[in-house]
Amino acid sequence: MTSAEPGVPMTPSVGRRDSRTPPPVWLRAEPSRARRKPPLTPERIVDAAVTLLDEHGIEGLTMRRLAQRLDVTSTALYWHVKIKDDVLDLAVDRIFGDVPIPDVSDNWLEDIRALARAWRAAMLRHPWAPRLIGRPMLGPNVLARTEFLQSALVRGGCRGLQLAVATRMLANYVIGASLTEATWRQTADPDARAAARDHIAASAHAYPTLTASGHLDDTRWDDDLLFEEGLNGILATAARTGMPE
Amino acid sequence: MTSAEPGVPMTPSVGRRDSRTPPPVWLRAEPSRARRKPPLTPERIVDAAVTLLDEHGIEGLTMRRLAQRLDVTSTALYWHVKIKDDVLDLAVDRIFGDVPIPDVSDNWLEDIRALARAWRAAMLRHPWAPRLIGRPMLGPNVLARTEFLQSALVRGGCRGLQLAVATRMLANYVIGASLTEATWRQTADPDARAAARDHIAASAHAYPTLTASGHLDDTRWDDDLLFEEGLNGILATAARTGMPE
DNA sequence: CAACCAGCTTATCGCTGTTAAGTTGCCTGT
DNA sequence: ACAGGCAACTTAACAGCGATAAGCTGGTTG
Repeated sequence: MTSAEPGVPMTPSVGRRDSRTPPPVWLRAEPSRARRKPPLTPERIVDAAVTLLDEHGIEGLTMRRLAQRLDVTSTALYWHVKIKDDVLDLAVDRIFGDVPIPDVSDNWLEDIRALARAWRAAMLRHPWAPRLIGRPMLGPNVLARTEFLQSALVRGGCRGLQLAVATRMLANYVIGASLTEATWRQTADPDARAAARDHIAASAHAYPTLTASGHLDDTRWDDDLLFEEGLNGILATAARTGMPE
Repeated sequence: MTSAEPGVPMTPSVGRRDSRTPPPVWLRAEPSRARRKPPLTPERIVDAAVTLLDEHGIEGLTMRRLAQRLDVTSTALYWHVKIKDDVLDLAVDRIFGDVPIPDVSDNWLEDIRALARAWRAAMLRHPWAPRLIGRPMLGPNVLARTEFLQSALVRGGCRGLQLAVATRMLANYVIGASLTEATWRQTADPDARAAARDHIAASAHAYPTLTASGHLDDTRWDDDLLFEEGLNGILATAARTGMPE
């Protein structure tokens, strides 16, 4: 291992450094082998994309900025990715990878609840994600979560039509809730929120019920509580149609 | 009416047409008053935007194309609209204007069902719409529908927390369902659908339940049926928490 | 030592949203 | 009847976008 191998010249041009000889390693601009910048991979691209999305939102992600952050020209990205949408699709699936798949317990209802909670939490941690759902979601992480969800329903006794209904109901509810909440949160500016409330209050005669119920008043009910209650309702339905024998 | 009015010069430069006099009306390129192109209004802009969105999808809508269709330069639009997002917001609210508000019957459950159906139908008629919901929806049409929805729930006996929960549950379900279905429909290419199914079938070992239930098999269950059943489930919850007592 | 080619860069394209400044023609005050 | 003003447009221009084509480069292989 340590001794000289054939083909590897132990050549001593010792002391002799003419113009043809490269400068000593230490002075070389790019060390020939060590300390080179890490190679570009789809994984690294998606990582950078996610942080960029977190920082600057959906329209803050451009191929050029993404490349800059990876210390590369934008066109280099196109070697690893076909079009920009690929990056977005991968980013969404990456987010779903953060949704932990709960351990299978003997309480299928609780399993589903845990998944739904984690699902929503992941979306709200990355508020740009719900808006990107309007694209085919066939990534491995997404599918794995759906698989768990449906298998839990099967454990609960759901079959055939009822299984399909319950699956969609749950997915649609979680997606809808995340989308609505993320939207509302991204209207971060309190002034804008106040303006929205005033907008309704001003037309109170047109929206009497909304006004009375404080529909846009975020101090009134906790989002987490509302989500949890709604989830309970949906699961109750699933349990009613699934369990009874 | 027919006789000369003050201020309207009956001026006879009869026969005398020098270079200062404009050519006869009939020959004038743009008839001075009649048959002028209709003035640009936000309404006309939104109309054109919606048809453009219907025809070419969300990224088919550009300010230039929109302007071209209205026989105007793109910059003219900016007189009536601040930024492009305004057009999108208005377009979404316009769609909601197509959702008929049902007559108030003595059956609040049926009222809600009717609204939810029409709501989903409108979204699916304009498959780009669900994707744009990730923006504050405060348009008059949107609010009017929400008002009707909530008032129906109040008629059904929902109050306080349960009212808030039921409102969100319904809205989230409809939004989620429309989004999912529109997404799947926009993957119009049957080859792409087949590819998606094969993609799952290929990893059948990883997704046993999904494979068995035919989760992506659109021929298995009717979308309308699934929506209706899910809606029933949610309404059952609302009725259970609202009515009793 | 030559050939190869994965992985990058340089150059460039057509298109985008948006701003600023110039033009037109109707409406109004006098 | 005329001046002025201002609403509603056009022309010109900009920076930035996604994407393609072609050129370079250095490690690997025959």
